[in-house]
Amino acid sequence: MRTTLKDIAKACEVDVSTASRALRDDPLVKQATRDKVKQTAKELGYRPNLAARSLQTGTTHTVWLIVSSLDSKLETSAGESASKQLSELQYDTLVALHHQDQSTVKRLVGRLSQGVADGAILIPSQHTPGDTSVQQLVESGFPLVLLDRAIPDVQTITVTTQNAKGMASLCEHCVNAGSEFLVIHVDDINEVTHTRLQGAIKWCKANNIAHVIDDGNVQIPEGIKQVGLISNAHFEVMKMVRDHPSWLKDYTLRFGVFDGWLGEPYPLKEGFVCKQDFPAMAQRAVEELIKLIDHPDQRGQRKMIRIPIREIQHRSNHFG
Amino acid sequence: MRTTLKDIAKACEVDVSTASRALRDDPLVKQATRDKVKQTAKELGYRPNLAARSLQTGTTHTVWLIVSSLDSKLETSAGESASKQLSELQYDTLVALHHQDQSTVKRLVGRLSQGVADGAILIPSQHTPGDTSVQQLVESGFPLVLLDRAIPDVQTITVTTQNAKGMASLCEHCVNAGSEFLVIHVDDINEVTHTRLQGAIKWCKANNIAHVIDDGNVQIPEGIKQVGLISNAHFEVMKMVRDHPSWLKDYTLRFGVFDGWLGEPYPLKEGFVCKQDFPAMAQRAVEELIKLIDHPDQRGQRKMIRIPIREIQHRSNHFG
DNA sequence: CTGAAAGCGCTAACAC
DNA sequence: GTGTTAGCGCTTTCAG
Repeated sequence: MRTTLKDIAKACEVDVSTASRALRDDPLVKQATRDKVKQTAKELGYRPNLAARSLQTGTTHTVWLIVSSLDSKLETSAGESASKQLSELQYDTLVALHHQDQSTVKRLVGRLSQGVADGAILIPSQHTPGDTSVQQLVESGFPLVLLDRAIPDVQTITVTTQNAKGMASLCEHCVNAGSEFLVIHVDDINEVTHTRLQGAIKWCKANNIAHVIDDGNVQIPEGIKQVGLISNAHFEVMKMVRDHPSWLKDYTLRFGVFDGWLGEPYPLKEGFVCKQDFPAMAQRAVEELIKLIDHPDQRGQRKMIRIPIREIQHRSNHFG
Repeated sequence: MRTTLKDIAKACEVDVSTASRALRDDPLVKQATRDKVKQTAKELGYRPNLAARSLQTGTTHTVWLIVSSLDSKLETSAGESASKQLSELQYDTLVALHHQDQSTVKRLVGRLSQGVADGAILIPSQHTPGDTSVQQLVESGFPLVLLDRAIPDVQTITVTTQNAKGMASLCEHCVNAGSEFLVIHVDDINEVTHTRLQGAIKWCKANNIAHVIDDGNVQIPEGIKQVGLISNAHFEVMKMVRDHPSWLKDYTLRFGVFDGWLGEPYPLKEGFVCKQDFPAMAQRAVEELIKLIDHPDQRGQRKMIRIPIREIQHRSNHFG
């Protein structure tokens, strides 16, 4: 058997309640008793049972971060930032994965309503949930903050990026660098990608820049020499290049993507990467979550918080 | 207040114990009662309190995966595989981060001894722990499996890769592809890197291949035209190339690295990547963990399990 | 300053 | 089939 408070109390010839107080440094307990209790606790290798404590206090000092997977930088970065920041605040941070599986989302969200955590940050599933588990959780008063995208009908705080502005910035940098024509390829699969696509289009129109939305059948006008490929991600740009091998010979190519470009710009000339400020997003999400945890009266309000882009990074070829 | 068993019992005019049985589909309870209880549980939005259950049963149906961060493929891959596999077995998987911080490792490992999980998988910190918290945990009989590297004096199962063989394979592929001379650069910082370094050296000696260990002062013999750069990772190879810019002109360069190469081989000619089988490692770790959980008598035995390399991947330049 | 006692919500003997 | 009872390990009034 693991040693319990009872064991310590017995060993010290005090009551369990005294032992309990002593271990939490209650000043009501005489210094001598406190020392003695702590001493024997150490000797017996005492570890308080968290289930029992949680049952009594109703809190866990634990926060869950629920994400779909660990392969996007947003997810891993959020995990690391939140974990670091919350540990300063004496919370344990636990990351749970739902694998884009709706029933798993439901199960994990359900756990939250079973007292496993004091609050949670959720990066919602790509596919709009058909169920209302998250909505119910929030309505029950559980402190939840959404990261990256909102969920319809869920009345809570969402922390996201200035997606439209970021995309516009990518277009602008390509044009300033010399691109005369932009090919915009953004799979419009969710709220975030939608905002980005619109951001790019609006900027082009506002600034009168020749452009085309990639529908798989792109024609680049005569006379164009420099083309910018605007997209969500590295792999989408590379797909465009593979689908149109002639572009590499015919044009000077630049890319504009979100978040990351792996390795050299090669075979493109150069490019720009819109770096979201993941740590700032996570930090803000944590701050808001803590507020919700500490102030039950502030729950139940829908709010969007847009964190500014961290930087537009220029990527050029180091080796010629 | 959240609805409890008591509320349901009252509503159904039965005892809490009956309600408890009914909800767990105990066949001893009359079908009619079972239905009624379940029905009102649903209506009242009943969610069993897991702390209370855990306090009673001593189990949590939860497994922790403790890792340093989320930026290596091993860590994220382990997280995803373990989470998927364990959810089939009705376990919740929670990932906790220790940020290479010794006190955080200690805190998290400490949590395990407080009943937060039924078992855990740990990827140990880079720096050898000066403390004995893990050792104590294992000695207390807690089911723990180590992933990637062992910890001295900890009597439990470790699942790792055939590191020596992988490194030898990289050397072999470079040589077969034409490299006449190998520069081996492996920072010898832990058990894993040590094994790899030795693996490379032994293979070169056994096969009589000219090579040098990079000590920052490498001389490549006269007459050599094709050089292989063997290292742990992409960034280390790129560092070598940056430190010796002349190599790009003087030699045909190949790389041999573990796990991943980002983007094109450029500016090198081509290279080889030793892909560890992270999913297989995680899967095996999970299997062993489940065994330990289910069979308390099998705990306390030190064992190394080496999972074969998944493949040696050839990376060549797509664009010329 | 410390002890006695109640109770958090649930499960599991043991009765009837 | 169902109720009674005890108890998991801890915190927290309330007495004294």
